[in-house]
Amino acid sequence: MSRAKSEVLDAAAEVFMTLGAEAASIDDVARHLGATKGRIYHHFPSKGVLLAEVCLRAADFAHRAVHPVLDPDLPPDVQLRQMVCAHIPAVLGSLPYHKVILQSFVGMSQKSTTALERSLLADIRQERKAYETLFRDVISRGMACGAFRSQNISVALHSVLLMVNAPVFWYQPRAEDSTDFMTDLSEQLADMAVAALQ
Amino acid sequence: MSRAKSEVLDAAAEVFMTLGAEAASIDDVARHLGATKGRIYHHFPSKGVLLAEVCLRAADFAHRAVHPVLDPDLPPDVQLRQMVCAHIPAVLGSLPYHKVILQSFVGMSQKSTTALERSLLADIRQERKAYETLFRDVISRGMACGAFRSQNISVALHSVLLMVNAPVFWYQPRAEDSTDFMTDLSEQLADMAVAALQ
DNA sequence: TTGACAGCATACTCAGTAGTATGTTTGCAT
DNA sequence: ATGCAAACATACTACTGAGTATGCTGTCAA
Repeated sequence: MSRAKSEVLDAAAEVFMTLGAEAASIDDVARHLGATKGRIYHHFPSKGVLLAEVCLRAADFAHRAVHPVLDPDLPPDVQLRQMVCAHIPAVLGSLPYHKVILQSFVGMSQKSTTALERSLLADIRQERKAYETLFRDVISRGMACGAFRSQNISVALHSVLLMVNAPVFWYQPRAEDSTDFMTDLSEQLADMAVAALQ
Repeated sequence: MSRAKSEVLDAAAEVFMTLGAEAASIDDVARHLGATKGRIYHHFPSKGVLLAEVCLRAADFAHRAVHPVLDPDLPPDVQLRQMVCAHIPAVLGSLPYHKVILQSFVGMSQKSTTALERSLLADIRQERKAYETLFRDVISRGMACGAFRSQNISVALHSVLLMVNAPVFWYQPRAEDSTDFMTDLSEQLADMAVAALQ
């Protein structure tokens, strides 16, 4: 992807985050770029596609961060801890994107008319489902071997996933605390996630 | 509150839930009522006030449900379990309202111009903070007496609160399962919440 | 040098939307 | 019966915002 297009995506993520994806206008995004609509519509055919590509990139960020730590030979509780500790910094490092994709979970507009938008939304759902499956598998393994107590796995999965995404709701990036605070936070959330399942 | 006004609020909650609060228009709400804008603007001075009153009612629903089970003499883990088991059915019983208030957490438009809207938003923040304090206190008590392990209380609070609100994201009301499923779900989430803190 | 295309900016169109102004009906007290 | 609000419906206005059509400018290959 070209540098210019990536800048537009970054700006869109920030503006969509602060104003809300629906409330924010293309002109708002352009203003935040110091540009005009022309630049945005040169790279993206519609607002829906722009929004979808922001969400797709958010899902991609998380997936790319967690994938390297996957190891089927690890005990489930250790594996889950690793996944959470990889997830948190990735999410907090690209916070605007994840705040936007969170909005799309709550308020499903679904007014996507064009075929391209529908295709992108399908991609997002697939990415999201694949990411969920990563966690579902490790929880399932943990229940099978007795490391986690057995309970409704869908409920457990969604609860844990939302818990480790909770910082998206309240975290505001400060200047200094970046790495220190993030490692502490990651470990605390990993502790809670594992404890919730045991 | 009059019956007619309450009906408008219900319709607004449902439409705002499905279409998103910003994307949905007053005409959409009116159409869902089988009425016209006149009815809505007779009871509410603006869309912002309508949205704010939906959110306020959502906060009120949860608060009214949990308040009766509060008992400072109960052990913290038991108390928390009771609160969660009161919270879940209340939320799932008025799901549209809570889906709307969830949207306002993620996408803070904050374009409220009128004084009335600002006042209502302040009320919502206050209600929300009071509700959080209910949980913060019991977690704090649990940490003090050793029932819960000591950790960053703000992180723990937000994590637990979001976990018990997770069903708002994924729950779709079926016909039959109402009571049975809800009690099972409540107990599972209560288990996870308590376990996450121990 | 020139054309040709990427990468924008400018200046529109037009559908939809919040809000208003003004009827119209219905219940109800006197 | 009648005045009179409450509780709407109807018919507007003014404006925003997505999308488009077109113009402008640098770059780069031939």
